[in-house]
Amino acid sequence: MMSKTSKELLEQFRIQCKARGLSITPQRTAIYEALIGSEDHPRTEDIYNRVKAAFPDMSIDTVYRTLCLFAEIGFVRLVEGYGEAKRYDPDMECHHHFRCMRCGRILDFKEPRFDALEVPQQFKQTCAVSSIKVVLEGVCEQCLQKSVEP
Amino acid sequence: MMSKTSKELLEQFRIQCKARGLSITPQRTAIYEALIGSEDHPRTEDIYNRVKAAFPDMSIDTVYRTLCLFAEIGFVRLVEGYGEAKRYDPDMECHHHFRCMRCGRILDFKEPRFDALEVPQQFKQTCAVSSIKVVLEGVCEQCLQKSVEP
DNA sequence: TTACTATATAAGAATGATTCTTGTTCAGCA
DNA sequence: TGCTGAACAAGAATCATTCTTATATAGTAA
Ligand SMILES: [Mn+2]
Ligand SMILES: [Mn+2]
Ligand SMILES: [Zn+2]
Ligand SMILES: [Zn+2]
Repeated sequence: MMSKTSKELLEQFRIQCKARGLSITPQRTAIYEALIGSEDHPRTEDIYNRVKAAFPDMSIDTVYRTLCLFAEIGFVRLVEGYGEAKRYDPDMECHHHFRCMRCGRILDFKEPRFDALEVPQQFKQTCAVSSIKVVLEGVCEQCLQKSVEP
Repeated sequence: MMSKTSKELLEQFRIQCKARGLSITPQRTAIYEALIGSEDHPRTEDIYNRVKAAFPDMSIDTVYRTLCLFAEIGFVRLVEGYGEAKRYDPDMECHHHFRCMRCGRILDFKEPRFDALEVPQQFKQTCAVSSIKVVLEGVCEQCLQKSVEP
C-alpha cells in the first residue's frame, strides 16, 4: 500500500528531523516505525501499546507529545472523526475514508475523481483551501455480516 | 438559511417527541430552540451558555444528555472534527463544510455536484453507505485578514 | 383536579483523553 | 569525553464527557 519502503521513509524521517533541529531519539524512531507499519488509523494509545514491548518505560505522554509533533511537521495526519480519541494516519498521499459507524473501522480508498473536485467559488476567492476530501459513512462488511448471523 | 420556520420546527419537535414517548420538558425545548437558532455548529458548552440565562439551574449534564438524544433521533447531526469537543449541526439537509484550521470556524455550503458523487464500487457492493460528504479545510477569510494587518 | 409513576433532572463524583509540571536523562556537538 | 538544551518519565492537573443517586415533574389515569 505505502508507496515508499519503510527504509526510505525512515531515512526521510531522519533527514527531516535534522533539518528541523529535532533530536532523533529511540522513542521517536520507535513511534515513527509503529506508525508507518499501521494501516488502521491508530489512536495514541494503540501506538503506545505497540511500542511498549520494546520500551517498557515509555511514558504515554511521550507518545501524545510525539504524535502531535509529527502531525505538526507533516509526518502524519489527523483523521476526521466525531469527538472520540484522536486517530492518526501515516499515509500522506491524497486519499479518502470510509468510516463504519458501528465498529469505528476506517477504510482507505483512492479515487482520482474525488481528488479533482473543484473548490466552490465562494471559498476559492476568499479563503485559502488546503485540502478537499470525501468522507463516506455507513456500516462495514464485517459489521453487516455480524447482523445477519448472530 | 433554514428552510423551515422555527415555529414549524418546534411543532415537528413536539410531534417527534410524542411519537417516541419522550417528555417535552422546558429544558429540552430550550435546548432545541437554542440549537435551531445557531449557525455556528455549537459545542455542548456553547448551548449550555445560551440556555443558562433562561435556566440558571440547568445542569450541563442535561445538555450533554439531551444533545446526544437529539443526535440519536435525528434532530441534529454531529459534525466531523479532530478530537476536540463535539460540535452539533441543526441543519439536517444535505450540505458540506469548510473548516478553518486556524480558528475552528465551520462554514456551511450547498453544492449539488458534491451531493451526487457516486460511491466507489468497492463500498457499494460490500458495505452499507449511508452518507457521503465533502470536507474542505484551510484558513478562513477572517483569519487571512488577521495575518496581513497586525 | 388530583394522585401516581416512569421519566427526566441537578449535583457532584467518576472516567477517559490529553496536557502540564518538574526533576532527570540523553542526543548532538565541541 | 564533557556540556547543554532538548527530550523524557512520572505523576498531577485539566478538559470533555458520563455515571450515580436523590429529587422533581410530565404525562396520564382516576
Ligand atoms: Mn487513511
Ligand atoms: Mn453545517
Ligand atoms: Zn464495522
Ligand atoms: Zn479562521
